[in-house]
Amino acid sequence: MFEPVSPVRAYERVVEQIEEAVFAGRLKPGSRLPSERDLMTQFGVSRSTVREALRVLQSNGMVQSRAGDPRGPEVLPASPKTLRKSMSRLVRAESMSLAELLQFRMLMEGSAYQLAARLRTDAQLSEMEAALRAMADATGHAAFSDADVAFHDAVARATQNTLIVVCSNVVRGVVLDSIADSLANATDQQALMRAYLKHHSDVLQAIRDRDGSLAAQLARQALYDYYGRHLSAADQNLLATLVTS
Amino acid sequence: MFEPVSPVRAYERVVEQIEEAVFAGRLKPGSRLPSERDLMTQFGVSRSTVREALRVLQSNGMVQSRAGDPRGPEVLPASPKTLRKSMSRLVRAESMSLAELLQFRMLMEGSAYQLAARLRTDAQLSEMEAALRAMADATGHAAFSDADVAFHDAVARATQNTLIVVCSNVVRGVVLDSIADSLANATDQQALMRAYLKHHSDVLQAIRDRDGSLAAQLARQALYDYYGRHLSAADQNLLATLVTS
DNA sequence: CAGTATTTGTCCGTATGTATC
DNA sequence: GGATACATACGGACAAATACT
Repeated sequence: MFEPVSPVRAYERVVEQIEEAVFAGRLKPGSRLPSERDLMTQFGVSRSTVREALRVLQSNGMVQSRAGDPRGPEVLPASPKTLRKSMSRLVRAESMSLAELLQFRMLMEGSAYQLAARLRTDAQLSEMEAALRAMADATGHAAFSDADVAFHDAVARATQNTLIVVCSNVVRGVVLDSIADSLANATDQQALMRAYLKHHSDVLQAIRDRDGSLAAQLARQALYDYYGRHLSAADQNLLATLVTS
Repeated sequence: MFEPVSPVRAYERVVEQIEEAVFAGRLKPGSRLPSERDLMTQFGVSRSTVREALRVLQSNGMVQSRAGDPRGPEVLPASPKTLRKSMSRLVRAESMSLAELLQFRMLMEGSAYQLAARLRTDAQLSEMEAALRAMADATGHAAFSDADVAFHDAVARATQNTLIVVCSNVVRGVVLDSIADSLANATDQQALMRAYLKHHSDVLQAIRDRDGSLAAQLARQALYDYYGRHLSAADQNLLATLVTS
C-alpha cells in the first residue's frame, strides 16, 4: 500500500536541482555555476552542504571545480567516463572468472566486428591499417599491446555505438589486468605475437571486404587462440563452441 | 620527459584508501566503517573532508550512512545500480541515442539467447515457462512487464555468465526508462502485448529445442517489433538488418 | 518502556593557497 | 607584481536521529 520513505538530505536536493538544470538544458556544458558562496544564498544552505553536493556532482563527472577560479565550477559535457568507472568497479567486486570475461568479450567483439565490417568508412579502415602496421613494427611487448589497443578501438568506433566502444574497452582492460603478467612472461612470446598479428591481418581483410560474418568469426578465433591457454579444459571446450557460432 | 601533475585533494585520498580496502576485501559488505570522528583521527583530516569523501562513496553506492547510527556507515555490496544510473544519464544527456541502446540490446540478448539455448537446464526451462504463463495471465501493463522481466532474467541466468545477466538487466532498465510513457500510452496496447507474447512463446520453443541460432534471431525480431516503432526510419533500417544476422 | 549517550546533519567562522584580471 | 575573489581545509557548535542500556 505505502512505500517506505527515506529522509531527503539537504545536499541531495541541491544535487537534484543542479542535475535537473543540466538535463533540461538550462545549464549547458562549458558554462559556469555560481560560486559556492552564491550557491549558499540561492539554495539557502550552508557552505558545507553546497560543497558536499558539488563533490557528488564532480564524482559523477557533471561538474569540475578548480581552486581559485573566479568563474566558478565548470559544467562538463556528458561522457562515458563514469560508465566505465562503475563497470570496472562491478567487474572487480563480482570477482568474475576469466572464462566469463573472455566469453563476454568474444560475444561483444564478435558483434562489434560484424557491425564494423558493414559500417566502416574508408578513413576508419585507414586507422585500422595504421594500427596493424604499428603492431608489425613493434619491437617490445608494450608497443605491441598499445598498437593492439588502437586497432580494437578503431574497430569499436567504426560501429558508431557508444556502448560497444565503452564495454569493449572496459572488458579488454579487465582481461589484460587479469593475465598481463602471464602474457609478458610467455616463453613463446614471439610466436604468439606473430600468430596474433596474422589473425588481425585476416580480420582486417574481412572488414575491407565488408564480410561481417567472417570478421566476427575470425575475431572470436583470435581471442580464443590468444587467451584460451589460460583457461581450464572445460572452459576451453565451452568457448571453443562459441568461435564458429 | 615529465608528466603533468594535477593536485590530489585530501578527500580524494580518503576515498581511494576506503575504496582500496573494500576491493581488497579488508572491508566486507555489511561491515561498518569507523564513525566520522574516528575517521578524522585515522586519516588526520577534518570532519568536513571525511564527510565529502563519504558523500562521494555514498553516491557511488559503496557505503551508506544513517543519521545517529553509532555503528558507523555501512559497507554496501556491489550493485549494478550506479551502472544503470550513469547509463541513464548518458541517454538523457542525448549523448547516446535510443537506437544505440536498442542495437546494443539486440546484440546482447541475441548472444544471451543463443547461449541459453545450449546451456539451459530443465529447471531453468521451467522458470521461463512459468514466467510466460504469468505474462499470459497478466491483466494490467505492470504485471505484464514484471513477468516479462522475470522471463528475460531467467534466460540471462541460464547463460551462467554474470556480465551478461547484469548488462542485460541494466540495458533493459534504461530502455524502459527512456520510453516507459510511450509504451503505457500506446493505443494498440493489447495487440502489442499479444504479438510480444507470441514472440516469447516461439523463442521459448527454440530454447526448448536447443536451437540457439533460431532463438537468437527470434529474440532480436521481438525487440525490433516491440520497440522499433520509436525510432527514425533510418535507424529502423539499420536495426532491421541486424535481426537476421 | 524510557533515558542516555553517541552519531550524523547542518551551520558558522577562519586561515591558507591559488587562479584570474 | 598586486589586488581580488575563489576553493580548500580546518575547528567548533547545536539540533535531530538512532542505538543501547
